[in-house]
Amino acid sequence: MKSNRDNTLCEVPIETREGRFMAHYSMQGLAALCFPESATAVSRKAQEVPAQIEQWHRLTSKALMQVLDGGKPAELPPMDLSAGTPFQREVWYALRRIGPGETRSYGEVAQAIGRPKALRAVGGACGANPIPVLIPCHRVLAANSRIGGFSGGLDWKRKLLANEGARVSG
DNA sequence: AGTTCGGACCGTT
DNA sequence: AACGGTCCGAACT
Repeated sequence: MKSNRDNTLCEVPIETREGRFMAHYSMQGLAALCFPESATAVSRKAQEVPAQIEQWHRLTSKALMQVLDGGKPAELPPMDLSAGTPFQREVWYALRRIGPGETRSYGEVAQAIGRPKALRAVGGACGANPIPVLIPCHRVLAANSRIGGFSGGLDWKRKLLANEGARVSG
């Protein structure tokens, strides 16, 4: 995958009804959000969390729950997307304008950022999205309104879309 | 209706 | 130079 320089300051778990997510923070904000992994279900001891990050984490947790409930987050934490390329950041920013229950195709996203022919690269950028769910890459489907792919596993993509009442062909 | 195939296109490694 | 979370049309079943 991406072996980017890990600028993570600390990792803080989020317990949800869908399992335990893990949020990674840097000095700049939320840098990554990881789906629950059954393998790494070891409980780690509470670590010292800077007050600033604790505040961000409250926003992250709340926003995550809201999206899992099919709603729109009231407020998002600051995000550190410095690991991405300019192109990827453009795509990620465009994804944030897709509301719950809405979907776009990879081609439509490509068009939205002014590169109608870069639809394939958009798929790559979605796969490199470090903050799934909050940056809703799951709302991007294939052109025929079919499911398309998902780095976190298609089960998650289907579940997230179903929670939002989005329609997927198939 | 559904499926496979081939080429075209673009960013990343 | 090769690989993807693609797309489209054509040619099938």
